Amino acid sequence: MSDQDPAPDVVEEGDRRRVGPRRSEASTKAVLDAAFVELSEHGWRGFSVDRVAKNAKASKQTIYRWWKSAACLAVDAALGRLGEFKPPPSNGGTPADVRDRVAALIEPLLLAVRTGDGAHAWRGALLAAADDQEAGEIFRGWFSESVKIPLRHILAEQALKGAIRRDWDIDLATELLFGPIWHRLIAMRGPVPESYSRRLVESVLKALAPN
Amino acid sequence: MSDQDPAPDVVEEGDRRRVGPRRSEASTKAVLDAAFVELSEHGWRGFSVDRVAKNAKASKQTIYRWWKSAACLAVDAALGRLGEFKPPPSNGGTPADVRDRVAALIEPLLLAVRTGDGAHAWRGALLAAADDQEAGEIFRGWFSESVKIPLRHILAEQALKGAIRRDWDIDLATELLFGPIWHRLIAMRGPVPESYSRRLVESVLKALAPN
DNA sequence: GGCGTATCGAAACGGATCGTTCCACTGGAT
DNA sequence: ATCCAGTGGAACGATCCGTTTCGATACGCC
Repeated sequence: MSDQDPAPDVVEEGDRRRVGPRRSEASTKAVLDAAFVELSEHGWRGFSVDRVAKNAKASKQTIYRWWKSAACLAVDAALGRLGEFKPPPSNGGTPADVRDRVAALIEPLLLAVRTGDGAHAWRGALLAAADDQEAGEIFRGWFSESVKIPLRHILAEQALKGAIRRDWDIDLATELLFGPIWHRLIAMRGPVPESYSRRLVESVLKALAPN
Repeated sequence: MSDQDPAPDVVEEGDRRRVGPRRSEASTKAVLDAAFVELSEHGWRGFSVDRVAKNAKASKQTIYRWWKSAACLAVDAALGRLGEFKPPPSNGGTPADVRDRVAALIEPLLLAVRTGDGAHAWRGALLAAADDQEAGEIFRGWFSESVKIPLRHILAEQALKGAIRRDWDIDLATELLFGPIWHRLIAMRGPVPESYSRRLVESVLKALAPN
């Protein structure tokens, strides 16, 4: 999760002479779950820390102790659930198709959005990330690590093989790949159909193809 | 702007036997301007109708009289400024290049975002449109009318000429065209460079090209 | 001109949320 | 046993919400 405290984080690396109880894992999970529900039900602007605290049977002090702002909590609540949608690791021998490898970068998000109230909650979390400086950095950190860097590797490899143009741009590539998802999810409030990722990947690879 | 009242809007079409003062144009403009500034300075979640009223020297009653919610006001404040960035109409004889015609659909928005605090205000307005049902419909109404329908005409024409694939999809096309802008503006909080629209249009047309 | 009506700015309402602070209690390490 | 960070609970003053009330003002109608 997101530990961003200066003083008490002497705990972290140093871990020196720590006394007293550790951070309660149960409470952390309860808060994240309640925040996720809160996002689903009230959106970002209606997101109430008071309600999250009440529903999680947690103290607001505890919440502000571990998350810098409501926005950081909202982003954390959404990102934390993304682990459940990770695709199974490709089984050794057969190197997957490029399309499948690129699709695997967006599939977890699409699955999360399609699951239950995922669309509402994720929309709220993205709005939080856009609205708040710190929350935005948490989101962009995740995005860079989980999407941009892997995508760069894949595309660099394809560029070497001549499958995409040599002057490809990682920023344009990520925008073409994820922008349409934001458009659907945020601007249009529309569903993300089953076959969406395939069509999207095809379009992006085509846009990046050599002349 | 957005008149959505049921009862008093007998005024609108019928215009029958209207008595009493009309809606104050000065107050309307003052509120929209104040809302734009408020969005720039406090984002969407921090958007305060109280502050807008105070800065516009208007009454909250007046604001809620003409806008259904704070979100509708926010969206209206951003959309209202878009008229200033309309491109000059193409001068008669020379039919513009396809790329130019498509670029003309996104240029007003890009200009607005690059002007002053436009990026912050527009980000806020988009968040408002995403967060609120009614505000979203206002935004999508504008988007459909000003972007989707014109784009559909252009692409249908191109499809007839064989310049783009015959099974083109207007939704995918709009997503590929505008999604990247939302990605920059909302998710990345990054700038929108000068040459952006050209690169974007090229990529989209390429993605839609026949096999 | 006078009347009726619609809009206006200003102020106040009760309720909710904010972020912070105090308190008493708990549980792990020393 | 002692220490102390973490926790839940409750309160703080401030702000914002959406609504209501009030008096003043502009406009059409007679």
